[in-house]
Amino acid sequence: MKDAPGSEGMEVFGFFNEVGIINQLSTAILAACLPDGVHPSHFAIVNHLVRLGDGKSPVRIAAAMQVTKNTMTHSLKVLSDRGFITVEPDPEDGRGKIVRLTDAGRAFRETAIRSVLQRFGDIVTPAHQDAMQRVLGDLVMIRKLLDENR
Amino acid sequence: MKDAPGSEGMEVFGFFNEVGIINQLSTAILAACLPDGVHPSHFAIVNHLVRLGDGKSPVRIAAAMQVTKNTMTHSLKVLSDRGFITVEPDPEDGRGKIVRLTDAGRAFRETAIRSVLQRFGDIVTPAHQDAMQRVLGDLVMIRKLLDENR
DNA sequence: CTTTATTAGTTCGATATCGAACTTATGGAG
DNA sequence: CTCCATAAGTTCGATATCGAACTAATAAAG
Repeated sequence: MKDAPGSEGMEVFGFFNEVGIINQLSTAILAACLPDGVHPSHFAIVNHLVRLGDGKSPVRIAAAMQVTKNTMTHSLKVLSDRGFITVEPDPEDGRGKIVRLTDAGRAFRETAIRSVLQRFGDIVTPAHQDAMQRVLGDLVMIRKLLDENR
Repeated sequence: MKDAPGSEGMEVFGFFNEVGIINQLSTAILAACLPDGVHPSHFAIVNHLVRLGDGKSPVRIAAAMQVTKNTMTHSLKVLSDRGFITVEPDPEDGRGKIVRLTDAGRAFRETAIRSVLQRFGDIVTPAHQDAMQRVLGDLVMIRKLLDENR
């Protein structure tokens, strides 16, 4: 093949390449299931707050989402304008703010998830679902490795 | 758990979530291995041209990279300014252009790959490499599914 | 206490990406 | 040949994201 210098470790590239394509395509599906003007990253924030609890500061959410503080400032403004969250000053720390979900925010997530699951239900066969379950453990292992070395 | 409405098919979410995180972290590693001002998407274009051959039109490259034509126009300008590619009019079609790699472009790819492999070599254990090889087949199956239904 | 260092959040300028509209060129219908 | 539909690239305006510099508030050192 002579695809690259040395050619040792090139399988690693193949793995990350497939991961990249799958991520791109699945994100596109999610985006198509969201209201106009709502980005997948915005959904991810709401989803995070529902799953792991709200009442966090923007910095903590930014760390969890792995984006910078200024990106989070912007995203929270979008969600706040939509009425999906509230952002209020932290009474315990004059610098900080506290982000809380609204009922509209929770409803938005439920609707989006329903829509995505329906979309996936149309195309994902049991064989594919088995494959996802089969690889999940290994993916978690690899994710942890990268997470520890970042 | 009661994580979502219905809770059927939620494993699917877990799979795509892990894929998303792995993609984010691995892309960050790649970005750190590239010269300043060169984005991972730029590397992907050069890599594609080396692996599958150059002499293609911008539209075909855009389709392969799954980005829009205008994004490709912009990316090709960056690569052209760097001297990694040439973009010339297509003599057979007055509308089209033809993109070709330069020696500098090929050298850029080689250097970047060497750098990334070294970085990965420092953190990826044989066990993780085995895991990547183990899941690759299933990932390809899932990628194809999404590709066919886009 | 006062000074200094750190932290939370914002602002500014830049790049990557997108959708829509536009320009030019090709190609088919009559 | 002329007219209209399609295709390739570009341009324009918008959003998401980043890094760096800034402001305000807390915390730590003395």
